[in-house]
Amino acid sequence: MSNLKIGALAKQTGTNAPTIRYYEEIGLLRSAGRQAGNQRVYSDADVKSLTLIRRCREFGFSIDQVRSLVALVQDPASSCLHARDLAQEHLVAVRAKLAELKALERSIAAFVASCDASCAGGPGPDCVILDDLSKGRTQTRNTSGGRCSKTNGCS
Amino acid sequence: MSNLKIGALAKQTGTNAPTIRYYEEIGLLRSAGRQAGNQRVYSDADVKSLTLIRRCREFGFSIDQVRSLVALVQDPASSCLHARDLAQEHLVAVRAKLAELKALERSIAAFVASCDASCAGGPGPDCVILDDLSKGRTQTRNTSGGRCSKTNGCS
DNA sequence: CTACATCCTCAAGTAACTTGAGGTTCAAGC
DNA sequence: GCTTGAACCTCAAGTTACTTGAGGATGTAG
Repeated sequence: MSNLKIGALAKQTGTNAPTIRYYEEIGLLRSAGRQAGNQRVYSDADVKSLTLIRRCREFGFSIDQVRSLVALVQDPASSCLHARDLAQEHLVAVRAKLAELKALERSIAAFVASCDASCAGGPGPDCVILDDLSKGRTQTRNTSGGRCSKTNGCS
Repeated sequence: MSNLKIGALAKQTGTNAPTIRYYEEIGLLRSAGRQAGNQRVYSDADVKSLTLIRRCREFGFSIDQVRSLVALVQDPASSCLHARDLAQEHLVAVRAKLAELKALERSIAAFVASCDASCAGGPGPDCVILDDLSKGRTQTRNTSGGRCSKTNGCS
């Protein structure tokens, strides 16, 4: 129980201090205990909790979604199956994001490579970037396995 | 030049109409031409442009970053090398995100699997999710400031 | 020619923070 | 013991990137 102050917690979790206070205010992070001089004190459990929160936030889960996850994790009355289902949902979303992100990575990498190969120093607006990056997107907002074919720019 | 109206463009790019108008207002998308009745008309070039914008936005590039990319692409005076460098920067950011996202995916998948295996229906707060998900983070810190809103695929 | 979806503008609202002002508290050095 | 500078506190206001809503004009199918 390493008794951290807010700055240390911030450093360990890659969050900044006002954000931690904000999370406390909106009830995402439990209210921290206080030292004599009214300064917040944190434990290892808080490090874990905040790390989870940040991880999820960085990948686009909304505060409300994270809140429900955190609640599930901490509520002794909750059923594991319920938690599993929620996690499963998140997993589907994460995988969809992964697929799109990979497509973006391939597009940008191809652009950089083609620049290296052909347009070194030349006048560039005809670079293929727009063509490369803006080819047809996988139809819907892609929660359910967007597919990649050679014709839709995914490859 | 398929002469789309805003609703069609919205559908094709997975954006919604007010957002398109907003992008026009802030100068991210060129000012659309108008029909007789003052309604906006779009071309295939706009589909491309907006698709690029959305792709990048969905993965956490800020409006300003996207703006600079779009500007580079469209400015005849820009050098290809400059564009390449910018793209390279984006590539690094995208790859960092990919790594973290994969870690998140593995964690959640492991959690779901362990639920399936062991805690079926049981009382769940001791599920390993917190332990799994909040283990030490890889030191890459959020280069591209992704945020969440309802439209950016954050479901 | 009449519904009814789609479009327009403008204003206000929202999420998730960030920044700033003005004031305490703590730890180190003299 | 005293001071000084970093880190902390609260509260209020600002920012980004949209979203939602009101109130009205336009386009199109039957």
